[in-house]
This record gives sequence, structure tokens and C-alpha cells, in this order.
Amino acid sequence: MASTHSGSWDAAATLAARVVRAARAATGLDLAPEEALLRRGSARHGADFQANLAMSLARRLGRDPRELAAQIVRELDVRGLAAPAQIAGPGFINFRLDDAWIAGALAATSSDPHLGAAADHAPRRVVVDYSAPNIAKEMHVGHLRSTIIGDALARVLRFVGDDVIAQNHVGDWGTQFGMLIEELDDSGWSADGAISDLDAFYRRARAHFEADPAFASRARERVVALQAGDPATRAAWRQLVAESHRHFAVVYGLLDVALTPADMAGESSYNDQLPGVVEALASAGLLQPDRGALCVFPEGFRNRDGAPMALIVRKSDGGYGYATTDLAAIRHRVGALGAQRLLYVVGAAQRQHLHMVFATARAAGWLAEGVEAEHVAFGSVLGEDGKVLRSRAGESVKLVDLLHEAITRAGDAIVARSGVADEALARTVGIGAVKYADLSSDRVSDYVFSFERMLALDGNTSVYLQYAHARAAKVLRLAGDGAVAADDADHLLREQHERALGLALLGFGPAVDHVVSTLQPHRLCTYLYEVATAFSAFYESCPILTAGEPRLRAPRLRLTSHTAAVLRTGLDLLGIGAPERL
RNA sequence: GCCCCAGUAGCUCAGUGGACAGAGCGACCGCCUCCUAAGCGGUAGGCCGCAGGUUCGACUCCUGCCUGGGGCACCA
Repeated sequence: MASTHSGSWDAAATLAARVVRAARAATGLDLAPEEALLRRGSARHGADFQANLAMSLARRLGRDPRELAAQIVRELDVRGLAAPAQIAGPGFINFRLDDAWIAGALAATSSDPHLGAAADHAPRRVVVDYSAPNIAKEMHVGHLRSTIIGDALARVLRFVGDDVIAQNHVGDWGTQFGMLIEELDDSGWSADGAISDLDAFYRRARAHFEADPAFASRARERVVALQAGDPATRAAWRQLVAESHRHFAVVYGLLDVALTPADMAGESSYNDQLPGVVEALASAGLLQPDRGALCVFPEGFRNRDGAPMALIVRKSDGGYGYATTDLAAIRHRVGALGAQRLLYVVGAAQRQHLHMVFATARAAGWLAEGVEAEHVAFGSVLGEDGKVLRSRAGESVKLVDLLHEAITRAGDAIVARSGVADEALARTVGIGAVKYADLSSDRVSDYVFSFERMLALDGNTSVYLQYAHARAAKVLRLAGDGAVAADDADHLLREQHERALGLALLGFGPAVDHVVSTLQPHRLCTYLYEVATAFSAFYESCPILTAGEPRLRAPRLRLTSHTAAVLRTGLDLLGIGAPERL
């Protein structure tokens, strides 16, 4: 019976443990596994992995690195795992895994539901705050990043066993609702009670507000009425919220993002907790009046004058701003929801604000020891001019339009290839392309918005991964049910491309675990691309069904099946579909 | 002014202190009587923003500078 502890099939971790043991025998030093400095080796040197500890250790001990490497290698036992280690260059210790070990690892991980991931993950309850569109505004490309990144992280964390609670911190409160409700009253609902274009509606309201003093003053009175809970005003506000939710649901549906009304926790939901937040801060002795406002001055933040920077928790007019709402949300998430980890998938521009909020929540005791709060920051979407695309300018691309364009283009490509339209496939391909374009590069860097780039279907795109998966799926279909039996037949890795693919497949667990620790979905994208590349090369040079001999065919089918599982699962973690045919 | 983030091939981007810095797009040259050519193989293309420093070894760490983006009190 193979070990159910899939971590033991992490080649790098296993080698690191053995290297550290050998180093201890050779030097008497007790090293942590990371100190083995185990890295992937270069194909150029025929090494699957390399340990780089001899050089740094030699310096610490005042010894010759190659001689030390040799001593470590003498103490090293990698039987059953790899060929005897080779020393190269200034003291690199190179490893080449045994084919039999790779075969065993593949057999074990391919039958593991997690495909080798999450072996020793301690599950936690994690709140992921993402998407956060604004009521009465269209979702635009700026919301795409938070929605897609947050969704991918939620999927990955659920996959490894965390109890993930999504929280959609919708912007459903604020002074702008005065003018919006007045606009609603003036222009009325359309016959079906729908607003076809939220942005146009918003702009019309703003134009009235700026041009018509009477309208503006009615709008201000509306804000007061809204806050005071006037029934008619509240009813209008609720209609506006409901109508906006309908728009969001369309986008979430297109994106296949599982955010539902149940995950909505808008700013307004914290309204009745805001006075309590301020009181609690006061009794904790954290509150200071300043220029009529009530402020917290968390440690370590300076403003432009070099003075301590204020986090305003109650404005001079008695109202509350978003800082107070964010603090109330933390209390709710830790207190009522029982979160052990809080993730904020929010633009990098909010960094300072969030850190001030975290610092204040720590000082107030709402973020207890052991509860983590992390800003999962992402860069801005820039226009061609290099400036941030702002919804306020009204010129940014509506998400719904971008997504439809993506689907249309994918549909055209499908017709051009096959001559047959396939709407469902066009969606899977088009939406996947948009998502992958966003997920596949590092979160924190800004990027210039490009239709062409987001909708590309060649090269390192989701389509490449889907195509590799579809090819594998086709082969498996042709092979028929039961062709890939999970029996004890060894994988044969006689061809270079078979072996490379096998090694790549073993990287799934480490890749997923890496995303869990770094919260960087692009690591998974890069990994899946490597798998697809390895499979494509294998596919070209190794006939599978046409291999003739069963002893070649069976192991190749197994690799194919394993590849399909890794690609399907990996794409699913990114929120991208893996069709059976393309 | 202070703080944060980023600068890598023509373009878009990967890159865990390690060996000759990698992909995709674009360019050029090849490969479909054979499981999907949305593919595969190859060629060209690099003062890793600049200058110092630490190190046996720096795209990676430190300091300074340059360029771009962002933040710095009652919008969220």
C-alpha cells in the first residue's frame, strides 16, 4: 500500500531532508530542511535537482566547498530515490531521480484526490474579501482583478481544506445615494423596473446634481432621510441595490464566479455597529479628537508634514467613513464568523489605509494573536496613456462588454476551425482567456489594459492549456473506459519526454502549496503551462494509442490520464473550464 | 517633501543568493497520407534602469540616484 501521505512524494522535500541529515552527520550542524538550498537542477547538467548548501556552509566552517560537498555525499543515502549524487562546479550536489521512484510517486499521486497537494496543510477558517463592486455603477475592468484573483484564491484554499467564507464588501452606502434616489424619482423606472445602463444613470444623476441647485439640495435632504431610515427613501435605496445586484449577477454568471447574494456583506450592513466601534476605541484609550473629527493615530504612519497620520473613525459632521466600516468588518469577521485568517483582495493603492486599519484593529484587540490579516494587493489597470483607468471618468471598459467580446471572438475562432458554432464552448474559451490573462502575471505589477492581450488565444494562454487537456481527453476517449486501470503496473519512463512529463506532473502538489503560502495564482499558471508544454512535446514524439506494444501503450495512457487530471484540476482552481474537446 | 510598488529581448511577461538569464507575441526557417497544426522543432534578438556595496557567487540582498505609477484627514 502506497503512503497516503502525499508529501512523501515531493521529491525536493524528500531530498532536502536526506541532505540535511547527511550534512548533520558530516558537520554536526543541525540544519532546517530549507538550509539544504535544494533547487531544481538544470537539464544542461543532467540534474533533476541540486543542493547548494556546500558553498555557503563551507564559508561558515572555513572549509573547502568541494571537499565539504564530497563529505556530505559520502554520508548521503539516496538509495531508492536517486542515483548517487554528483558534485559539480564549485560544490553543487546534483541529483537524478530514479525512474522507479518517479513511477511510484506518479502511481501514488495520480490516485490521490489532491494529486499530491495539501499533504500537511492545517485547515483554517479564512475570510476572503473580494470583488467589491459599487451599487449603481457598472463593473469595469478594475473590478476584474479583485473578482478573478479572489475567486481563484478561494478555490485554491478550499481545495487544500480551508473553510473559506467569501465576503463581497459591496459599496452600497454613502452620500452619492441622495442624488441617485432623486434621479430615480425624477426619471422613474423604466416599464420593467430595470436600469439598462447603470453608468449612464449615474452620470445623469451627477449632471443634474451639478447643474441644478434645487436638485442638489433635494439630494442632500435625501441623504439625511436615508440615514434616518425614512421608509420611502429606504425602499428606493433597496430597489437600487437590488437592481445593481442583478447587474452583478450577470457578470458573475459570465465569469463563473460563485459569488451569491449570501456572500454580499455591503458597507451598509455594518451601519448599526459603527457607534459601537467608536465607543470601543474610546474605552481602549485609542481615540483622539482632532479638528472636530475622532481619530486613531496608529504607530508608524506619518503624513506629508511628518506628523502622525490620522485614521478618521468619525467625521467632524458626525458621520462615519470607510475606516470605521472596515474596522466593524474586522470585528464581525473575527468575532461572528470566527475567521483565523483575513484576506483582502484589494488594489495596491489601498495599502496604507489597510495597514492603518490592521494596526488599529490589533491595538484594539480585535485582531488577536494568531489571527492573520493580509492585504492581497494587485496593481492598477492602466490605460494606453499609462494612467490608471478610473470609472469616474466614465470611459473605462464595461466588464460585461469585455466579456461578450471575448466570447464573440472565441466563437469566431471556433467557427473558423470547425465550421460549427458552439456557444457553450465559446464561453469557456473566451472567459478562460480573459481570466488567464489576468491571473498569469504577478499580482502587484500594474498592467496596461489591452483588448488584444486579454483576448489572445495563442501561445501562453488558457487556450493552450485547454487544448492540451482536450488532446489528452480525446486520446482517453478513444482508448475507452477501463483502459487506464489503476493496477500495479509500473510506469515506464524510457523516453526522455515521458520522463520529463512525469517529473512535471509531480510538481502539482508543490505548485498548489506554493500558491497557498504566497497567494500568487500566477505560480499555478506557470506550472500548468510547463505541464502543457511537457505534454505537447510528449504527444508529438511518443505515439500513445498507436504505440502498438501494450507495454508502451499502458504507461503512456497513464501519463495521459494523469496529465488530464492535473490540467483539469489546475484549471478549475483558476476558475477556468477544461472542455473535453476544442 | 516623506512613504509604498514597479523597471528583465522590439512588445507582453516569468525567474527560490547559484552553473551559459527563460517563455509567449512579433520576425525568419522547417514539420500535417499518422491519437486535434489553437500544435511541434529551430534561428535571430539581452550593459536584467544607472552607480556603488555585501558575497566564493547578485536579475535576486543593502545604499544612493533616474524613470513611471500610487499613497499621504473627514470620497470609498
